[in-house]
Amino acid sequence: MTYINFLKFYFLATFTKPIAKRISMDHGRCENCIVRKFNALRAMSKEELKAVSDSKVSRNVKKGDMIFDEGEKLGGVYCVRKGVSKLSKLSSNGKDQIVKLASKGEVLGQRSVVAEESANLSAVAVSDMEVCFIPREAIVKTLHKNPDFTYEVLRLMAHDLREADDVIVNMSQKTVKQRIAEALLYLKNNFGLDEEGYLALVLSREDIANVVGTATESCIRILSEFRKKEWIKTSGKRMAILEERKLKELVEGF
Amino acid sequence: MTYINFLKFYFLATFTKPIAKRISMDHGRCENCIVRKFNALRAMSKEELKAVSDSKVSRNVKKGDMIFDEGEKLGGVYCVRKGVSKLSKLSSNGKDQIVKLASKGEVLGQRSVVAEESANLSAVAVSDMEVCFIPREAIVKTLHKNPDFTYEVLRLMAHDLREADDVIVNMSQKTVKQRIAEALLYLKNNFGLDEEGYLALVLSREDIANVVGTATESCIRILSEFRKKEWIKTSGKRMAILEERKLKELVEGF
DNA sequence: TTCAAAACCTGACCATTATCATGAGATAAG
DNA sequence: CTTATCTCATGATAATGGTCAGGTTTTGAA
Repeated sequence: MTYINFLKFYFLATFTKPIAKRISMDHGRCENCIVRKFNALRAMSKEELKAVSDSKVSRNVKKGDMIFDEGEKLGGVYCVRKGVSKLSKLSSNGKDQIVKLASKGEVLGQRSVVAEESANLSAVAVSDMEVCFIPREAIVKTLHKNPDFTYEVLRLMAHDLREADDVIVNMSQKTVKQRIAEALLYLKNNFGLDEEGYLALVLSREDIANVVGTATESCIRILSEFRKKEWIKTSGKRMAILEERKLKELVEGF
Repeated sequence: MTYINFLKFYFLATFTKPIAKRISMDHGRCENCIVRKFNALRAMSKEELKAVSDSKVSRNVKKGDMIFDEGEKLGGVYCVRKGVSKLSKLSSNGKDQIVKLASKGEVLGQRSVVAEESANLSAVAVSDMEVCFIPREAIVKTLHKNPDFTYEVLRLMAHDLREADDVIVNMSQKTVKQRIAEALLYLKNNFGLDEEGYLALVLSREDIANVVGTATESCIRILSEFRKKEWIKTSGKRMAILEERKLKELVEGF
């Protein structure tokens, strides 16, 4: 109980906005949380889950707010219940490279807690979010006691590593145009479409540029080109894919 | 014993060169192997290690030989005892991207075995190697029974993931010149120098180009430039760093 | 509602890098 | 020892993409 009070204090001291909006002690239990099915928490025992549930703190994060920063020592992990976060790293040239977009079910800060290192990436909400903060102790304890859980975390990290390898190859071998086309397809496949057929996840041009690792102007230029060719259409920031086949062909290299 | 015989047969059938050179049933025991100290095997119990030792097969790999190929289903992992391997992935444009260089103590194929997927990278020796093949059963069994081992594998994979994130940022935000300078420093720091002060790991210009993700010609041109500036010197394929400071400044962006 | 700031867009220009072509050394096989 | 095959090297050229400099539109806060 004192630990929870510490956390309350921590958040209160750290964030300036009214607490009511920042913290809502969640009376929902992890045991019943659907999101858990998508991550390693599904391998926890009833008792372990109970402990996690008792020590967790739910938090609402507004679009644009930072969840944690590069270099920060994380006191725990953040389980994403709603919304999407960008995980990015500042390069020495001053530009931000987005390494991953994390949504429902994913656990942020996992790598850092496991490796007992400070965060190598910063996490910022790209849409309004709802996350559960789980103190590291609950995680580390389970890692040492429950091999199923550890194995599950391991499998998910192996998956992340494969994806990272793929990103490396794309970054170094594909043109900016190909990478932007790929990013659009990725956004469709991973975050889906809204009722009108537009990409459900709306990113600024700058964010898209940071995903593919290019200048914002280049990104805008290429999206304009796609629009002129009628491969996509736009409505404000929203974008819809019209010619998925053409984009796929471009990615594969004609 | 039958399993070992199967493996002998497997290697015999797969590789054309004389068996004597290919397989040498290793009477050295994993328990006494120094290399183990550098990887997750250090967390295995005596009994587990004994089982691994009984089922492992030692193999010599000549420079240029492939250990496994992208897409292959791996029957186990390869523990590197001597030499260096490049882990690379073929891009759709036909170029090979080297994602990682693995040397003594590192375990190849770990990710694939853990995730129960086929290999996402191919492994080719860049120097003469000595590796121990450990059948997946021995690994998977231990993963399910020994949380310390699983945790250790997890920590190492978390480390790999961090490195992969860094590579993504470098690839997308640094110029080819900066990446080549960085590669030279990396080769020095990770593989050291020979008696004459040259980089101990000798890579072809093409391999270096594939590490930094550029065309071989561009790589050669930039190395020539470094040579003209007397930041490095060359002797055949061998290279030595003369002005480490200059290279570091270049990487950081002056 | 208004106004400033942010995001979006386009053009012009220049630096970087890929590609193609060619040749010289080195290396390995016969 | 000779010849074929790599690897290294360099030049010319073209494509790609970054930067700077100006616009317009959108957004959000007062």
